[in-house]
Formats: sequence, structure tokens, C-alpha cells
Amino acid sequence: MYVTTQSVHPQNAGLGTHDCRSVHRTISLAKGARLFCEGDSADRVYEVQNGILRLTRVLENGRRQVIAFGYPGDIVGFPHFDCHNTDCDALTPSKVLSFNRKALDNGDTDPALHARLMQAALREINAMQDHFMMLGRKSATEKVASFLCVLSARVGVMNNGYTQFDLPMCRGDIADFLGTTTETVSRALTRMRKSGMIALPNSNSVILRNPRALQDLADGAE
Amino acid sequence: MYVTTQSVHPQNAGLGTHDCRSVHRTISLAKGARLFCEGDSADRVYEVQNGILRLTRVLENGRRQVIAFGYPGDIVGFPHFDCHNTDCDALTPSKVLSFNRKALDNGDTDPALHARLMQAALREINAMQDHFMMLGRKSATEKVASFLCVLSARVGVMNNGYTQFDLPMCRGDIADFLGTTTETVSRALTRMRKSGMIALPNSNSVILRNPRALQDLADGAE
DNA sequence: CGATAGCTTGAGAGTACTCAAAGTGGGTGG
DNA sequence: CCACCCACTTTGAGTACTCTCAAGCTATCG
Repeated sequence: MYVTTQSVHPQNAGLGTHDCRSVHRTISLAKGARLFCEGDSADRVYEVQNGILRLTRVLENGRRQVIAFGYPGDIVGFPHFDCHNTDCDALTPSKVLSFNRKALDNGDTDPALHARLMQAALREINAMQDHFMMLGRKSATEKVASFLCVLSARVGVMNNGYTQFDLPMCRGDIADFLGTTTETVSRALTRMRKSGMIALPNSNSVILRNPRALQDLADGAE
Repeated sequence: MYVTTQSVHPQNAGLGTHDCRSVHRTISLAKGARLFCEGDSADRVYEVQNGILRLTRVLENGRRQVIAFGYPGDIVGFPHFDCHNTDCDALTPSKVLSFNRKALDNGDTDPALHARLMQAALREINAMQDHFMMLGRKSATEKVASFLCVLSARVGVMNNGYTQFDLPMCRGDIADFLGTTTETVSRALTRMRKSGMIALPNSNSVILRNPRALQDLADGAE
């Protein structure tokens, strides 16, 4: 998932794999386990069934960028030629479906899967473009607010009249996703908490007290 | 094109459209002409034949992000559902080939084109991931240096022993592509010029005097 | 209960932004 | 053909934001 400014996450956007002939197996991942590494041969493509994955890239000098978080229904592992171009780790215990990578190259064996992978790739491109806006054109506070808004829309659940959701990733992951620092993320969250927009029952869960104000903050409203 | 940190631009990465049955027509664009708008119905996908295109997105509050520059061989117009998700304008007089958008959805009518579009989408995803590193994890100077390095690799020509290329986009376009400002881009170029890394015969062309130093600057070498 | 990893908070520094003004060059009309 | 105009670029000064470094705090896990 690309946590973006105007993301669209249609229901049932996944691959609907129950009727596909190219499913190879379901893979279970423990918290912290690695699904693949940058540079690994990309024999498979994956759909997240449950749990949450993290895709990262690292520059030679050690600077890290979190490319995306993989939530249920997301496709991860789009290859670059024959290799994976990111690391992929499980933030929580996860299950993924694995497909033969050939399904990407042509639709001979499974046209339905092939077409769906193409649609997933197009969604991915669109979501990444949204994310460009966030990385390039938002202040640190706006980035954090946008991040919370999108997570809320994607995985928030109502509880006592307020939307609530978990942050399975650490502050450093959020920072590396948003192109900022751990301290800046923490300060932004603290400010939102003190101004009453959100509550943080613990450091890994969020309650939206004033979603409208949060959205305005995310949009850079005056 | 996503001007990125480690872009790969294989020769003949285009669609090789001479043998495809789905070519609809060649479209000529004057400088400044618009190929499509964000929100337009996306009936076609395009391959740049010659000239240079600019893909942009704008936030409600007017902040703009240049998503990519389209150079010959690049595919532009990947749809978001049935709509274009960026504006696309010609920076120079350009020619593009147009394909029926159906070629994306399935390979029934033209399997070869369909497969190539999928490969183009995968390249696009990879290039965008590279660009994330640049937007999120590089300083302004590093961004500008990276931009010049990638342009050099893509379109530079040797001249009197030095690599040279044009900048068909204005400083503001470069800034909006890199997530910085016109002034910052200008200052970065001036510093590179004064330190002897580059020469600027005019504001729209660049000569690399010391490509190695420029690359080190782009990589954030100490 | 102590150790450790992650989170928060603070102070200070530096980068990049904003606002402003001057310089440059290409194009058009007189 | 020249002069003006306009858009773009460059340069400067001041400010604000975010980063860095550092220290204290909290929660989790053996």
C-alpha cells in the first residue's frame, strides 16, 4: 500500500485467487521474517492475505526509504527484469499467496490472473504517483497527517464513535516512508495529540478524535 | 522518464510498434500542446517517438508535482481505471504513437503489444521506486546532481570530449520534479558551475566538465 | 527486576524556503 | 532593424522548518 493523498482502494481489488490456476502455495511469515531481498531472483509475485509487510530500499550510503507497506489485498514483488528491487519483511505475522512470475509475462496459462496482475500494476503506478505528491510537496506535519488519514480510510474501525487503527510499523519506518525523521514523526504525533485531533492509547494505535481537522491538516488547509 | 538514482534504460525498450496491429495513429504535438488532462477518459496509451513530454499533477491548493518527463521510447498515459491521472504536455515539438487502451486490458487482439505494455509498466514501477529515494532521501544539491547524471546517461552526446545535453524543461519544472524550488535548483547549478563540474553555455544546455565529481555529489559521497 | 529497544522531548545548527529585485534572452510589433 | 516586453533565471537577505545530537522516558521481554 502506498499511503497517499487520494488513494483509491476498491473492495475486492485483490486477485480473487480462489479461481486461479497459478497459485503455488500459501506462505506464512513470522513477525520480522523476510519474504525476499533486493537482488533476489524474482520467481514469484505475492498477494498479501493477512498481516502487514514492509518494502524497503537502501542506498549505498545507508540511507533507507520505505517504498510501501503491504496490506491485505496488495500485490508485492513486481520484478525489475528478473530480480526483486526491494527488500520485503513482515511487520506482523502474515500469510501471502505466491504466484508463478510467468503469469506476469504472458497470459497463456492463466489469462484471468494475467489481466488482474496488469490491473494491479496500473493501480500501483497510480498510487505511487500520489505518493510523489506527498514526498515532494508536503511539509512534515502534512505528511504525518496524510499518513494517518489514509491508514484510517484503509484499515480504520469504528469504536465508541471514533475511528481507530493500529500502527504496526515503528516511528522510524513511518519516517523512512515519508522522507523525514523519527523525531519529526514523533513531534508531529505529539502535537496532534495535544491539539485533540488524535489520541494515542499506546504508541502503536491511534484514535481519530477530530478526523476533519486532521484531514485539513493533511491537505495543508490554511 | 523518471530521472532516478540508478535508472536502467535498455536499448529498444520501446514497444517496437512497427509490427503491432494496434497502432492507431501518430500524433504530432506543437511545443506547449497538451496530449491529455488529468481526469480525461483514457482511451489510449502512448509511446513517445520524438520530442519530450511532461507529466504533472496538481494538488487542490495549487502545489504541483512533475511526475515524469517522457523521452523517446517511454510509455505515457497508463490509466487509473478509465481516466488519466496526470496532465501531459509537450515541452518540445513531439510525435507520439497512440495505441488502443484495450491492449492493456487483455492480449486477445495483440498479445505482443500487451506483453510489452506489461513490461513497460514493470519498468515504470521500478523507476518510480528509484525516484522515491531521490524525493525522500536526498538533499537539494544531491537531487540536482542526480538529475543531471541521469539525463546525461539517457540523452547525453559526446562533444569535444565532454558529454553534453539539453534541458528542455524550465527550472521550475526541474524543481517540481525534484520536490524543491526554482531558486534552489538555480543555486545548485550555479555552485556546480563555479566549482567546475559543469558548464552552462546557456540556461537550457549542460556540459559535464567533471562527471565523476558530479556523480559523487549525486551519491552524497563525503 | 534489570536490560533493551523504541519513543519522546529539548536545544542548537544548518538547509532550504520565501520574498524581493536585478539580470538575461528570445520574440514581437512598431 | 531595433526596441520593448515578457518570461525565465539568477542572486541576495532573512526566516522558518526540519535535522542532528543528546538525554530522559516507557514498555516489553527474558
